[in-house]
Amino acid sequence: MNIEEQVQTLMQGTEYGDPQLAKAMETELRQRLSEAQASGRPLRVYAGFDPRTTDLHLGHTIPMRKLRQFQDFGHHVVFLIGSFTSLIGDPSDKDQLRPQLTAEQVEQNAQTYAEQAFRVLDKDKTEVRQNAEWLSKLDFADLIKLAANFTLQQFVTRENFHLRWEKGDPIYLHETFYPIMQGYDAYALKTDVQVGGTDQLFNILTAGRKLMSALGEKPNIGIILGILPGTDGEIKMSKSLGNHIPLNTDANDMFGKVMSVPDKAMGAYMRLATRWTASEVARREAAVADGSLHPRDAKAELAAEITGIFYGAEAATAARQNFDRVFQQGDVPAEMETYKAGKDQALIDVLTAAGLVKSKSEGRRLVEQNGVRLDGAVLADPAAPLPAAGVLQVGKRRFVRIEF
RNA sequence: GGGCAGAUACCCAAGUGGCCAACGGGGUCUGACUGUAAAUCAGAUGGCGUACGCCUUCGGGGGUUCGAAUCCCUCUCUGCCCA
Repeated sequence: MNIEEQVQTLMQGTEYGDPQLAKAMETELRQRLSEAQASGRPLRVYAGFDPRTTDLHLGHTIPMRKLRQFQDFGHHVVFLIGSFTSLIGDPSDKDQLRPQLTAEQVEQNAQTYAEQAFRVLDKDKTEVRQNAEWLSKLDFADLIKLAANFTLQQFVTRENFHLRWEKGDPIYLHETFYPIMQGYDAYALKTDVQVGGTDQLFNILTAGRKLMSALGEKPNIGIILGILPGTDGEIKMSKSLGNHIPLNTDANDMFGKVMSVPDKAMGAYMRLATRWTASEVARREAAVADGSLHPRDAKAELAAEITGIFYGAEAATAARQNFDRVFQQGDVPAEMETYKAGKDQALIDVLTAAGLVKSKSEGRRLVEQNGVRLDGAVLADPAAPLPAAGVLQVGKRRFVRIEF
């Protein structure tokens, strides 16, 4: 792929909050790509990951997706695990008691994290490193020297801190070390490009570049990615907000969850979470805009693409067929669990025992809301036993085949 | 070290002795409708019981009271101001 197309695709989904900065990064990237090509070397690209969570969702994979694009263009990717950070512990989420992890726990989390990451990244082409390797060797004097490159004002005016300052939320002193550590990572790895989310803008562009030049390296280019909205289409995807699409689910669920994303967020999903190049995304958006592609079909393609990344093309196709069958035609899924019910087991007990509802209260609620059906017929009495064997459906998407 | 303010359910955020399982918004769920688990509209959203109801919850612990998320003591954590 020629350099211009690479640039367009690699810059896809980026968000700098400032057109000049975006332009500057794009120009630098173009230059660096040309230089690299001329000298016959790949770019060194890295992104740092914090292995405190092991239950990843789609939002976590956005930087990985970008790294993968670099890999596909033949560049060298470093998957950096923030082991040092995890060992230190970060109390900035004060509600969560977040104990410092032991080296073993970090190791184990890193393992789980990487496993999930390699569903996006090309494992054979990925160099995995941990920043404890160099950060643990720095002493206090080193830190002071590094810190001397920054002023307090730079930190306080940073939006992220500024907002918290205004709100009266705590800003811990050691939080100011994170940008320094991250900048040092970039220096230690001698990278050409660093990938991260908008929350990393300061760390990457201010801290990283500054430290690199201060230490005599060429500053790296920052690829700052936009935020992937959650299934509500508005707010950043996050597990604690409940609007996330988990990775460890199944193909049908992932497909459906992508389908539940509002139309207006499709652009962000296409740009951030798919393998599509800039021109492929543009083609789809144009087709939806001029009416030649139905938004529902565009979204189904999107859902199939994303599901395909994690579960393979075959499973994605099956998930799409299942979706059409269940939601478009109102049919039941081709496959489902079976539950053996007792002859006079009350409906409410079947629901809980078969795992269709979390509690009896929830089950009653759903019955009241006409959300429980047996072979399409609404069941109204939670205390009554099931009249017959058949497919028990709760809401739109929970099914169990009932046998006696 | 001193003074003041604050800690509420998945998230944000009201409530300042009984009408509080706790307003509102977000998220999530259900129904109607549909182009899909889009959009829109309506409802639900701690647990147990068919139900009158009962139990657990408002940072932790202790107390006052017939009765507390609300008052008192104490502990932990946070912000602001002073030193």
